[in-house]
Amino acid sequence: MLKEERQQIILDVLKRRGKVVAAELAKELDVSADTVQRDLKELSRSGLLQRVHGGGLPRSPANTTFAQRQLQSPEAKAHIALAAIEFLQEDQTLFMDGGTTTLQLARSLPAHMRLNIITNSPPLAVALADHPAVQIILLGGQLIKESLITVGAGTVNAVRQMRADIFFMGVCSAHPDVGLSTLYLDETYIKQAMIANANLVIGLMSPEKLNTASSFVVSPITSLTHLITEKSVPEEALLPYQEAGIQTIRA
Amino acid sequence: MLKEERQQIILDVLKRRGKVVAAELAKELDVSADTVQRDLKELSRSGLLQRVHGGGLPRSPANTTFAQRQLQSPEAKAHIALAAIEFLQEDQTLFMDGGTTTLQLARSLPAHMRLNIITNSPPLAVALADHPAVQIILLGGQLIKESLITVGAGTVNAVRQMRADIFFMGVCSAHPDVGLSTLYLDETYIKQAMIANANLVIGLMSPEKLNTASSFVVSPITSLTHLITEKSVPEEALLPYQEAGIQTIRA
DNA sequence: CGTATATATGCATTATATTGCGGAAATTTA
DNA sequence: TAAATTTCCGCAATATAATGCATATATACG
Repeated sequence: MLKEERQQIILDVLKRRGKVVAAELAKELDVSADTVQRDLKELSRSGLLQRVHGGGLPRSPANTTFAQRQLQSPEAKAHIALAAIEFLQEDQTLFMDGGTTTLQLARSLPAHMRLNIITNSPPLAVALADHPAVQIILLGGQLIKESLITVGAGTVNAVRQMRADIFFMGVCSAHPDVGLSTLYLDETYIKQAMIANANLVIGLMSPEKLNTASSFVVSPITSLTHLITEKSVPEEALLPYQEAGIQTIRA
Repeated sequence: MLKEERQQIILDVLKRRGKVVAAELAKELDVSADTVQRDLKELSRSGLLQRVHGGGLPRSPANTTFAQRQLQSPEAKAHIALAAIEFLQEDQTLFMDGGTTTLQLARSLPAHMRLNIITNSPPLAVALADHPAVQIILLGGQLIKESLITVGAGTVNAVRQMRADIFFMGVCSAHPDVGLSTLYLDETYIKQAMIANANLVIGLMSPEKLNTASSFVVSPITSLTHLITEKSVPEEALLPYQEAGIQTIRA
């Protein structure tokens, strides 16, 4: 049996049953468990399924909702959030853009700390509503339904009128050569404006985003002043970023 | 059963039943109580549910989405929302402000109907994010934490640049002599601007709001073109409104 | 045709993740 | 306050994943 043929079967089974279990596949396809593992790894790398312990799940647009993304490496995001908090000082003004990692940071903010938070993420704004001490500025604009952020010319103009001490950027994709990139063109304009008007630009990046690229480039990685990742990314993988003058933290 | 699959089931059950009980889940999913505990803990850490002793609850009303409400029987939907839908036509532009009644209306919108919706309510915007056909413009501004709406001079200016066919106003207080009034001064400016730039102004009012007054007056009741309440409001209580030229509907 | 190279597969080993269990601590309920 | 339930914690068993290496098969090339 050819590899591609087998992988196609795996995808078919996934579509039909809604999930695949590695051990079952090995038996049904009459190959070793290792081969199935490798197939799943490849399919996962090409984004055709979501690999999970013991098998795989579909990665259709329907399954990559905002809620789904919050389930992705939650403990890593928690670590990153805690490390990010170290940078905060009372009465600072922050830019925070959309994304599940920045949302986690918002939820982890110390309850007593007075902050001004400017964001284009409605879920983040709502999550901060029961924080007793922060003032929240929500940027308006057209809502991108998939990522739950607001974008548009008006949004960018609003950002240009504001300055922040820190911009906590949820990094969608980062690559030493390509730079920082995202899934939506309009989102890049917002990020660019926030980069331009913040003193520190701190990227929050969960491990799977490292050295990936998306469709729309925001800026070179040198726009970052700091990059917070998690323990699970090897030290040497961050070397290119350090050489670019970025302070890296493995939380 | 895959862990992620199981956690997804838990979230689905939570949406469907409004709560989950750890012991029940353990039995239904055929896993140990510990496993359910761990799942609940992870889901809670990811912010997808609120953990309570013995089970879990939805994290906040703000996160109940459009799609899950669509599953409910039409009977369960608020009568007011159903009456309001009668006014809608394809490709209209709507203003919708904050409040539970407008939120209910948003969740009840027909799934196929193309609409442009302009709102200053982040929860409403988020709830509509998985509606397949609406375009959502979220108005920016400072977030009032208690009522989860955005306000401010910029917000008002943004409204002044837009026109809508219908303004669905969540009525906080209405009184024939005092007029329409709300709890927050800044909110009155938004409502005034929306009133000025909409063809129809339809007030959505749950019964207990009738003939009450709050601190800040928005406008006389004659700003309304229509007023939708429930059957439980006696016909004669609406007489003063009818005499003011308002079409009243007891849904 | 024969050899070199690349690719695919399987196996053994080691690391990691998930799960269930028992007991201690905390919480709720009567 | 006592009883019942729920939650937390560490441990061990099992299942799954990653890694390095050997073998087989196919492909490329002189």
